[in-house]
Amino acid sequence: MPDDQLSRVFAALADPTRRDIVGRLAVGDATVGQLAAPYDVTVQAVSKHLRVLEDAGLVSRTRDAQRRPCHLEAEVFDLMTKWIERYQRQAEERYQRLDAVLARLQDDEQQQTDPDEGAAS
Amino acid sequence: MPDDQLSRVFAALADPTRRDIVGRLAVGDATVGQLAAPYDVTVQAVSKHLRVLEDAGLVSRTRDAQRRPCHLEAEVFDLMTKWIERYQRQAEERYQRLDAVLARLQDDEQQQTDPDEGAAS
DNA sequence: GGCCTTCTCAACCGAATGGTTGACAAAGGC
DNA sequence: GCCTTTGTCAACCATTCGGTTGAGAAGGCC
Repeated sequence: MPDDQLSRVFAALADPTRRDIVGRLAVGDATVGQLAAPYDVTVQAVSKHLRVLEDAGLVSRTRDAQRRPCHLEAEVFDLMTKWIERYQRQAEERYQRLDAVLARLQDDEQQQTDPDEGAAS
Repeated sequence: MPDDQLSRVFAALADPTRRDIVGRLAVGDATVGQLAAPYDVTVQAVSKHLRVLEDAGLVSRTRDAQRRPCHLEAEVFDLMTKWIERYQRQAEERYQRLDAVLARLQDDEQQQTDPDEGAAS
């Protein structure tokens, strides 16, 4: 629903049928009819799915007489992978920082408790 | 809407607010109130967003008195990247095959047209 | 025990989604 | 010039989604 491309790409791929279509288009271009054949839905429904994929920039449709061959535009994937990688990396770094902090806390604890414990008991 | 995890993850990230929340959680854990503060929506709305992220496996919520700290589960990203990479790779390979076919066609054409063209004109 | 904070649950609302059917445009095949 | 194929457009329908308000559970604080 939101109109930025990243949202549209994610939303487009949130549907199993559309992901399947993308999978088949990765193998090779295909017409709407060819793409619709395997599914138990009308051609119109598939046409709608293709429109969603097109709006997301994942698919382009050319023209061949009555037919409309669909082509996968794989570059848009980069948009997603970049977004994902950013937070994957951040989360990883954060994990390492956390480990470092925990390690330091443990050191401090030892410095504090070791003498105290020995003196108190 | 579909109940497989991949769909849920993609759908969860199709919303800018939720992507933003993920971005903030990558920096560090946060409570619902803290996460809600920057947005012009009610805490309930953010709570709903967090539920969506949780159902997708992207976020886990623990308990600290009344507060419910949220934690980013970065591993789920792998699910997406794996799916994406698969078709990125396939599309690339297909491109290379296409190039090869085109190159071969050009060779065949030359073998056919070169002698004919010389004889016809 | 009362109060305040934090958060979730439930009901509701308007808009978008995924599907259908029906009509029709566009382009070959006969 | 018709008829069939291929696909889109338009209207409709049920469901989901992102948001709201209102109520209430859970757990400190005084």
